[in-house]
Amino acid sequence: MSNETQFNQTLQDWSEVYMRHSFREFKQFMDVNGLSSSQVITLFRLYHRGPCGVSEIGTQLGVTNAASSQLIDRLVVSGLIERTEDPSDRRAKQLTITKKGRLVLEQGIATRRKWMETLTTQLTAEQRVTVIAALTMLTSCAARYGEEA
Amino acid sequence: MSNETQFNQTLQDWSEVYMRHSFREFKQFMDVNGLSSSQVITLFRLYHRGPCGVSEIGTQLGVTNAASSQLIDRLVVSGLIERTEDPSDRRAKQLTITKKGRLVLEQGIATRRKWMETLTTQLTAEQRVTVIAALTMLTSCAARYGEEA
DNA sequence: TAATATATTTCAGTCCACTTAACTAATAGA
DNA sequence: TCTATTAGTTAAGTGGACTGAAATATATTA
Repeated sequence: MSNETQFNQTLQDWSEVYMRHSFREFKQFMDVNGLSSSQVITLFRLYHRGPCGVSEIGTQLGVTNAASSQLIDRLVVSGLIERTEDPSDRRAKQLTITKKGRLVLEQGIATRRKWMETLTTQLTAEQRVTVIAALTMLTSCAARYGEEA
Repeated sequence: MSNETQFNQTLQDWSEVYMRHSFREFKQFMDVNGLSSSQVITLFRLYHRGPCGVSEIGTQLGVTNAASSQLIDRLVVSGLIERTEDPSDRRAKQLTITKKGRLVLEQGIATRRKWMETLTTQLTAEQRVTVIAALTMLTSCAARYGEEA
């Protein structure tokens, strides 16, 4: 098997494992917190890239502004984001994630990390070094490539 | 920074990157295929662990059998699973993923793999070896630990 | 065999995410 | 200034995913 083929096969295998687990975990995360997938994506958007307006959320989700407005309203009501008037354009709103919203997301991330920790309890110190090296590379690849979308 | 701390921090960073990306990707997968998260989990269950009955799906999803039955009916109507009488107990149904259902899932997995391939286009051959080693370890950890849930 | 338990379905009703269409308010341009 | 555009909300209606309760059919057991 060529290196290239082996590389792709490895990604394939890991992708299947990860998909299978992630979907279950994500559904549970949404159920526990009473959030839809659109709401989670919105929270991540605000968490990672800072405040924006209602239409921008709609565009990212691929839904109408009406849908976006309603979805956001539910997040505001549940205290996960804040909706204020944009001082530079009073037609627009500024959406900001609240402390509570951050906490919810960070708990989700922590759950995932715990899964990986559980996964790796059997590794030797040496194997952990390999995992650290690989995931560090992948994380910085993502920082360079994965952010435009 | 101790090795243990560094290991956890690495998992934390990767988890955040992966969560952020995955939620977007999963929503798109569901939208494109017109599937709910419950339906995707059901398909994965049948794909990976073979046929089972309606109640077992409901239990896994944490919903009532009524909900499970309805959800399954939509999957049957869309041709992704098959519902036949269990010959050993005629009260029960046997749910099996169809060829079409397999294809849908495999396309989802392929999309994820492509994302990782894109991510890693900048790696050197040597770095790829490290990534292969790490992901292979993680995949087999998951095979041992991650399946009970 | 009669009573009970199990597997699934059907029904009525709720909630949420989405749509289109109509609306308000503010900005930008001739 | 008058008009068109832009940002967002509101209203009415659709469909999916859920619930509890009732119904059906089969299996188990006393």
